[in-house]
Amino acid sequence: MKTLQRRTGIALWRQVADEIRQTVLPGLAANERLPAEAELAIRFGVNRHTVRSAIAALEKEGILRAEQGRGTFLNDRKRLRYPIGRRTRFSSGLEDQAQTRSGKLLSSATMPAPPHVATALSLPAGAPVIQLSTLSTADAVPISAATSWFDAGRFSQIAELYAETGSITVSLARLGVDDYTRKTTAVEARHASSEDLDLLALSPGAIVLLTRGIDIDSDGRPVLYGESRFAADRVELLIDNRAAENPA
Amino acid sequence: MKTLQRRTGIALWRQVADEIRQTVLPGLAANERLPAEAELAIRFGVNRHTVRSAIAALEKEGILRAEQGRGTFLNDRKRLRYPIGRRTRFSSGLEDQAQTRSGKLLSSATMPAPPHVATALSLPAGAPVIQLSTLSTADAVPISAATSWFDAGRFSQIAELYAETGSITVSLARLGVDDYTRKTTAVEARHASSEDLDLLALSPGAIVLLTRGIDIDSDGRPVLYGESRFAADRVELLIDNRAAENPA
DNA sequence: CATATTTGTCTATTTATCTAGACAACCATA
DNA sequence: TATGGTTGTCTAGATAAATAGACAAATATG
Repeated sequence: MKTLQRRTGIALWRQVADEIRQTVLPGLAANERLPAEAELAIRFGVNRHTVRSAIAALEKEGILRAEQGRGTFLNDRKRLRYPIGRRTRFSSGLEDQAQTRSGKLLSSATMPAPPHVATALSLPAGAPVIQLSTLSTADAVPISAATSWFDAGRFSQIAELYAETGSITVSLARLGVDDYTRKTTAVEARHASSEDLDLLALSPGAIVLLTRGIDIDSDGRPVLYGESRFAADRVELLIDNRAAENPA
Repeated sequence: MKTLQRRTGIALWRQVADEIRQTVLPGLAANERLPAEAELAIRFGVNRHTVRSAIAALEKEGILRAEQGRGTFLNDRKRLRYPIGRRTRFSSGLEDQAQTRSGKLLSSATMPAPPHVATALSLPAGAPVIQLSTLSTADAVPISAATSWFDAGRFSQIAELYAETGSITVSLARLGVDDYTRKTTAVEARHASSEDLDLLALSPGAIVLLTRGIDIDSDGRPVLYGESRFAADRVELLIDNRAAENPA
C-alpha cells in the first residue's frame, strides 16, 4: 500500500492514524480487535514504530485501547447527533444523548457591529451590539464554542442573564422573546484555531464544524446572529426538513 | 506569540499556514498585502523560513501570490455556496455561481445492500442495490465526490442513464420519478481519505464535509441514499429553513 | 507448561523539519 | 539614482520524525 504521502508537513504517524480511523475502524464492532501492529505496518508500508505512534495517539483520544499480549481494541463511542432546524437550541434534541448539558459564559463585550453582523441583524453599520463568547458541554465534554451577537439596544441584559442561566432560550424569554426560530444556517468545516483547540480540548489538526445562523422572533425580526464551532469528531449535524415543515 | 504546538505530528509551517488563513487573511481585502515575512515570523515565534514554507503552501493552493520586492498578496476567491434543503440537487442553486457544472460517473456496481443502506432505503437486508460513484465539478473545479445507492429492482438502468446525462435528477425523471425531495441530511466533517485527496485534488490534511441524505419520491418512498464528500475549502453548505417550509 | 502471538522498551541510524545568518534580486519612492 | 523594504536563494547546524533490529513482558492456547 502506498497511499501515504511524505514531506507534506503531516507526520506519517498522523496520516496512519487517520487512515486507521477511516479504513480499519469502520469494519469493526465495538471491543473488536484490530489487526496486529506488524500487520498494519505492512498494510500501510511503514515501520511498526510509526504504527505504534498512530495507535498511541488514537489511544490518547479514547478511541482505542492497547493491551499487552492481547492486542488493540476498539472502544465503544458515538458521535453526538446535533439537530439543526427551525428550532435549533443547544439543550433540546440532546436530552436522550447526554445526561447533563451546560452553557458557560466565557466573555462578553459591547462593540460597534462589524459589517457582517450588522447585515445579519438588520442594524445600521456600527450600531452597538453585545458579543457573547460561550462554551457548551454535554456530560462534561466540551461540544461547541460559540460567538453570538445581539442588538445592544434591545437586549442590554443578555450577558448577565446568560451567565446566570446558561441558556440563550431562557435569557431571551426573560427579555420578552417568547419564541424564536432559525432563519438560515450555513455550515463550513475548517481546521480548529489554536483558541478552539484549547476551548474544545482538541489536538492540533483537529476539525471543527462551523455554523453561522440567524435567529428571528415571531415577528420576523432578527434576534441574534451566532457562529458556533463544533468538535467534528464528537458531533454530527442533523438537518431534518420534515420537522421544518411542521412548526409546533 | 506562542500559540503553536510542537511535536504534534503537524509540521510547524503547516500550523503557521492554518493560522495565517484564520487570523491574518480575514482582516484583509482582496489583493491587499500581507504583513512582511519577517513580521509574521516574529508574530508566530518561528523562523522566517518556516513562514516562507507556509506561504509557499498557501500560494500553491491559489490563495496567495508572492511578488519579489513588493510583498505577498491575497487572491480574490470565494467559497461556493451549496444549498441543502428539500430540493437538494447539484445543478440548481449553483447557476449564478458557476458557468459550467458537470457530473461524471466514476464507477457503478450491483451488490447486496450493506445494513445502513438497506435501512435508509427501507429494503430487506441484503436486497440488491446499485452503487454509483460520481464526481461533480463546477467550472472544471472538483466540488464533490459522491456515492449513491438505488434499489436495483426499481432503477436497474440508473448507471447507464447517469453516464449519459450526468444528472441524477434527469436520470430519475426518465425512470418515472417526476419529483423527489430530501428527507434528512446529516453533516459531518473529517480529514479527506487518500481516495478523496485524489478525486478532489486536495493536499494532505485537507478537510471534507460529508453529507448523508435520503431522497424520497412524492409517495414518500425512498428513492436513493447518498453520501457526498465536499472539498471544505471550496464549499459551504447553506441550510435555508424558510425554503423548506414552502415546497413549490 | 511449552509455544506462538501480541504489545512494550531500548539502541542506533537515516531522513525530514526547523533555526540561524548572510546576501542577492527586485520594487517603490524620495 | 540612492535608499529602505521586500521576497528569493544559499549554507550550516540543531531538533524531530521515521526506519531498522533486537529482545522483554504479557496473554492465549494446545
